[in-house]
Amino acid sequence: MLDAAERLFYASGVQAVGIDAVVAEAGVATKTLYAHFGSKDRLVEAYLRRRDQRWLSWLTSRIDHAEPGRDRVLAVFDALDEWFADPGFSGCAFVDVAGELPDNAATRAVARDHKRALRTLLREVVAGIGAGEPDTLAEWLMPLVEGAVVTAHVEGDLRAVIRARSAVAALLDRAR
Amino acid sequence: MLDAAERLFYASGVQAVGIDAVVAEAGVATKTLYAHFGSKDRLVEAYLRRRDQRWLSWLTSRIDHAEPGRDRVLAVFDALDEWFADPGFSGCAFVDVAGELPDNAATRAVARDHKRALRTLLREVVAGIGAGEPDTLAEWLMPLVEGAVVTAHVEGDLRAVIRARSAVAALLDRAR
DNA sequence: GCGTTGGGAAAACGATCGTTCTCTGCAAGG
DNA sequence: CCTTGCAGAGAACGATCGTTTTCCCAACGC
Repeated sequence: MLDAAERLFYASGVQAVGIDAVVAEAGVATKTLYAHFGSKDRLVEAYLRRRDQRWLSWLTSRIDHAEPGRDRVLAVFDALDEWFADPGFSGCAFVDVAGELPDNAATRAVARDHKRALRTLLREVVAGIGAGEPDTLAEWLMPLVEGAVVTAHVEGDLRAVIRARSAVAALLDRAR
Repeated sequence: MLDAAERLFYASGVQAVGIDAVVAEAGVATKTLYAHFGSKDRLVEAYLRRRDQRWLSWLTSRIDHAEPGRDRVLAVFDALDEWFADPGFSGCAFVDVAGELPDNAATRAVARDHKRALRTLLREVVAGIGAGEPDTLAEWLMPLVEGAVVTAHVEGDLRAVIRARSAVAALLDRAR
């Protein structure tokens, strides 16, 4: 059910997808879905929480496969590059729901937690290269990552990540 | 009518706001709204087009009030800082609708045009300071601007813009 | 073997949505 | 003064939504 919800919600937006569509995609009965999640809001929340975990662990594994040092920072953008090339790419799911449901406290909280976790991850990556002030570099990295995602999504510009990557390289050179 | 539509759509999302709410907020009759715009989709499009113009001219005026040179680049982030402090701030309207209506070609086109216009504006600003390669600097600036907006919106972190600004200053120093 | 449970298919419900229609009043032009 | 037309208020309509309910069948414990 969460697989079906993620496919549909991420591709078309939460409000544009009805419960019936999720039920049909998952191949379960409406009653079963409500027995497990209680309401659409909580299904959305569960979808976001699982995506939070999956996306961050995916990014972490990409970083870990890179050589230690500054390559690990650049690996973040190589991972984004792969992500953008996916035909199913539709921006950051958490930014999407934050824009779609500005008044939903639960989903906004999940989005906020996700971004904080990403920030923490970036801080750890930067701390591992021993260049400049890790906190400062991480704070520079964060908007570059977010900006690359937004630009790739809204403009459909797949090369946005390359430019953000070059900015990071420039900042790393300066901090060395 | 466009004022009412902008207030409601931007604050609560396009899909969460019904036509009735727009009509009530604008103080006009349903018939009048449909006589002018034909459908909700076209009202949304008109709202976005007007916001595109207004937002860009607002940013332009903020830039023009700064001293020529690198202050004009940093003025972009000072303007963002003011924007984020507005209690009605709810992220970039175009990013919001791109996430909310991924399948709506018309609104996606308006969002794409808006981002291209912003990119062009940033290129002009950077070209005016005569440091480094203007195109490269502008391409670095774009994700930093987008990222600051997204971070301020999703995390509610109003200091995000300060950090993005410091990254820009670092990049400007390097390009000097 | 029989009763209980749980899930599938689908109808039903009330609410809300986008859109259209009806009725009314009013203001301008001949 | 009378007519024409536009705009307001709100009912009405068909569609869709989230949610609940009904009915049926298969699998399990006693």
